[in-house]
Amino acid sequence: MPAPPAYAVLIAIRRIVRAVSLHSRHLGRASGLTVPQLLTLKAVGDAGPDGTTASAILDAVGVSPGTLSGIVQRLVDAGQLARARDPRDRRRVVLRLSDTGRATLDDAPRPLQERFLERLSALPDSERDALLDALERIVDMMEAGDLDASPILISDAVLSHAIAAETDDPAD
Amino acid sequence: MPAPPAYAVLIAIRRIVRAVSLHSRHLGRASGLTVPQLLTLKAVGDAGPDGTTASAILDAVGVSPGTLSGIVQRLVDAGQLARARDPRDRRRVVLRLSDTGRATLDDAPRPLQERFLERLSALPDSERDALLDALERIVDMMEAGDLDASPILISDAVLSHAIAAETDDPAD
DNA sequence: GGCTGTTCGTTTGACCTCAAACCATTTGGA
DNA sequence: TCCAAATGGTTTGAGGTCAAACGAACAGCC
Repeated sequence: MPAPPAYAVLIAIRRIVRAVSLHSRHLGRASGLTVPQLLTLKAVGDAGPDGTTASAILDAVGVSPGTLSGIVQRLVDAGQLARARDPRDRRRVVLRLSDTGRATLDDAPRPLQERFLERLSALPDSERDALLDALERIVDMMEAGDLDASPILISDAVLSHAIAAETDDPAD
Repeated sequence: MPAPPAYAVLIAIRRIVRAVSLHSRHLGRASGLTVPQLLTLKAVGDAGPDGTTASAILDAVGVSPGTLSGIVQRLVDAGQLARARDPRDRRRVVLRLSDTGRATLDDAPRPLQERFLERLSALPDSERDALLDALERIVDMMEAGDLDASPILISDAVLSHAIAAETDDPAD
């Protein structure tokens, strides 16, 4: 087969997604919490000692309000989070880490993604550039307009939960 | 900022995953079935008029037996699939498309992923090569051994269901 | 003061996920 | 023959996901 078939790209993407997924699940098991719970905990932790509101971390965790509500509920039940109404605006819910929560976070599976980042960083700049370039071209092709009106289904499976990431900017 | 930060790669990957996810969900809505249901239906359809057993399509759909059981149940309830015990081996369950099921599949959102493949195919061979190359390098970095023992969590979110793909080989 | 619209979260309902427990049935010996 | 192990599916339990419906509480305007 001379020309590299286009679908090989799909397969590669699938493998990436799957690797991430498998890995995430792994993490969850290690910490005793599920990945969404861990992400939520981290998001709260990142917010500092004053806590945050639920809506403020929605974006960081990347779930819908209803979903977050359930996750937070379970974290509170597990004693990892404290939840209280904001006296200034009683619609708001202020979330804070409990001591347990901070402890969990401290020996949680590291800042996440470190290994992969290390490997990436070890590459020569030019190669890293090339990788990024390639990925961004793919993103462009995917996000380009009318894709919504047409079908891609990647990967052989439904990778459910367990794909998560750090949104914070390691560069600041 | 001079050097391309490694985490930009993570972000790009996240966007890819998300694009796929959003898109998949879109599809589901269009066909009235969920993506796992659609994949299951397709897997049964691909098996030919004699039907298949549940276990035979497990791999194609990429879910666990328990999950498939529920999905099939709903498809049967919806009249898309027929389920019957195999008289030869009464442990087995034979799945077949109903007429409705075949119809659904016929005007289902196309072979999936077409658009993206088209765009990929439109690229010059050399570029497609480069893309594939880049992706495979990433896969290697991710799948490389001890990654399991260490953490990557990609993407800002938990993309639940809705990431699926064609596993069949468009090249045969 | 009182009404309306917005915002924040929670609840509800339907699905999907997996692992583990559990039937049924078949197969392989003893 | 009869029992144990393997096989194929289903059930159960705990989570997670979303959209949509809701209830509170705030904000603005008359």
